[in-house]
Amino acid sequence: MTKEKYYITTPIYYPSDNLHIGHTYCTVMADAMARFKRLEGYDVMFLTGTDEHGQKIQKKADAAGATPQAYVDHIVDGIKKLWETMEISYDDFIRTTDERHTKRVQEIFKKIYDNGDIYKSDYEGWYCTPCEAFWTDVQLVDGKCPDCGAVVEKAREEAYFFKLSKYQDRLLELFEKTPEFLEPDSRRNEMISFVKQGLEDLCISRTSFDWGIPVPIDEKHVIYVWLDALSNYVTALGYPVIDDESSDKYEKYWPCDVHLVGKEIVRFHSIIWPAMLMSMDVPLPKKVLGHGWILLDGGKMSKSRGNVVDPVKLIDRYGVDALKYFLLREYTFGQDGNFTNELMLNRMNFDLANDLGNLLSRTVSMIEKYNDGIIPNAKEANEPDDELKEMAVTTAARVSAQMEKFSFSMALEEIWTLIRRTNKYIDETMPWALAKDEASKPKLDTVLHNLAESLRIVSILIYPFMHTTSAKMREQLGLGKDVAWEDAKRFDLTAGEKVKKGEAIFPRLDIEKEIEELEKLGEPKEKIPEYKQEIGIEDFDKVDLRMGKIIDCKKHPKADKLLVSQVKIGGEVRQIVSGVAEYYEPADMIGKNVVVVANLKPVKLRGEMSQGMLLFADNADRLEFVTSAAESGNRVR
RNA sequence: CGCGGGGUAGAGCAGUUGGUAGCUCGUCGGGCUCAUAACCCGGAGGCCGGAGGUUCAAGUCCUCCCUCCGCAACCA
Repeated sequence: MTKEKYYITTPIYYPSDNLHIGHTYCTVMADAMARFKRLEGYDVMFLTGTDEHGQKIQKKADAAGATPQAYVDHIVDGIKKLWETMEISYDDFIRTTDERHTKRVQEIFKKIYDNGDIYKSDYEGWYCTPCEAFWTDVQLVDGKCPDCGAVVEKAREEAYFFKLSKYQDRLLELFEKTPEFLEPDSRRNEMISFVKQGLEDLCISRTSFDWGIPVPIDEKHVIYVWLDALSNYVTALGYPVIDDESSDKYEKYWPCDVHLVGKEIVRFHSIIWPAMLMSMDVPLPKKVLGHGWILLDGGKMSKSRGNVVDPVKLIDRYGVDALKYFLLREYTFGQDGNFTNELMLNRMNFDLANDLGNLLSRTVSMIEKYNDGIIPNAKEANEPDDELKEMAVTTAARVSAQMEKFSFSMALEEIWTLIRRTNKYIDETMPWALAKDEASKPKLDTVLHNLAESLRIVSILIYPFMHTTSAKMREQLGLGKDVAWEDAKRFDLTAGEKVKKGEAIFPRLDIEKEIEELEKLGEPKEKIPEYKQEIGIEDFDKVDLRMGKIIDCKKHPKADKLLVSQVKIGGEVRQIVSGVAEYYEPADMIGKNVVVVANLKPVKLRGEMSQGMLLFADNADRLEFVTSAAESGNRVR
């Protein structure tokens, strides 16, 4: 009998920075699902990896004085180490710089080209460097990149295009006929309206940088992000087949069961990716699932806000399983959720230490104390016994049902309902009272047995989420290492095992103290400054910095983040607009001495002329004046 | 009329296809002493942001409004 297969992927991460808890969140979910499916008996393929090409990487590598390859190698090592620490059970890790990937991406390009869906055009458009994207006049928002707001440059170049527009109708049909292809519903609705607005053909090659996979039919070009990155889901399986290399994996695992992705990249996975596959006449993945973000202080996590939570620190302190449990239990799939230390510590303490840890501890203690550490047989069955059994053997099915929906939180909640019920069972049966009377020994044996059984079942149920804890529990209970899901549906599998009390599996935390400690940990974060590209003195000389004095300031009439200041520089008074209205009232500005970039080309900002720029220094969540007592008009150098 | 996400007990969140409003923490009272000052029981605490509408029935569906939060418009 061949096992049913299950193929799940995470996005391939862009290694321009270290990963934060958001990436961890996604990967932990995929891992839990992969482990769950394996436990249920599926033949699982769990793929993750890194997307390593592009101009951004090239620039960063240049700035660091390294080759792009060396640069990404280093970061990828770090990512792999993180996944090792997190005990992520991926079956394959694909890098877009792997040869197995690059040569297949070229094949994919050729295939789509041969099918007539790629054409060359002399393209003139607006290019946004950070996004690596071209935009049309219509798409630009006030002359800037509609995605990131960066300044765009007019760029003209020869480029290859993918006929995305051709697939518009088929995509709509896909969303409408197989709604399960894209979930949650809110994301699908978004995509439907996006497609209905009309799809533009997609520019899929670049000539302005060369850190990428060369276009096979035209070596001047490199393939960029979409075609390159998205293809990883099939190239990792050995598709397209090249020469006599094996395509077993592809035959076996494709089509993919789930692409787990963040909501920000749902569009690429649910529109561009299927269109590419349609063009190649390859079956589509069964499902694209968009999860929400973990927010900090209600805002998006980002380096520039300095509020990135470092998963490694949390693991060092509380262990992998505690962190994984928190991530999977706290957040509802698809929805954004808040991260705070307090939320996390509460979960760890109340659910893990108090409910589960303590239950194991008291159970093992009682078996040691009342039956020489041997799990007894059940001798009878009364009402509370039956009730406990009934719940224990049926929990697995409820967990499965929740997992089908990717409701990790609810799946864990089901398990904890059993844990709480078991704690309650102890109070109902009062084994310590039974132990006082020899006559009630059969009853006591029954209770101890049932407790051990319940915990045995829990150890199986939590395995996909916390396999290390599962192993610790099983060791204390004297159970074997092998965990089988089916055994969670049966009672009375233990008798005669020797339990052995060990350390608390989750020590209780002093929450207030921990919060304090975590805050301390967060602060002295050694900032590793990422410098811009090196410049010569002649470049710096181009910047004319002067002392200025703000003699008047008012709010920008048509922009709520801007202030309009009159700045006296020597004998001249200039109007300068700055984006500091969030931090300063006009009155705070007046009278301040401040460093001015004096030779900046004047521009109009929302209708107000700005002749220069005031300098400010980031300081936590505010901005400080860059100032000096020197005379207005004096040079700053 | 920019896009998106929210408003449910003191706090943080769930609420599947409409059918008695739930969970955790906190709080108050009680129980227990096997256990990690843990565990168990009970109580108080909600006009489910507002107003209309559909319906026998609305937290849930429809319309409008208020409000909070991201992003963008606008950080030279």
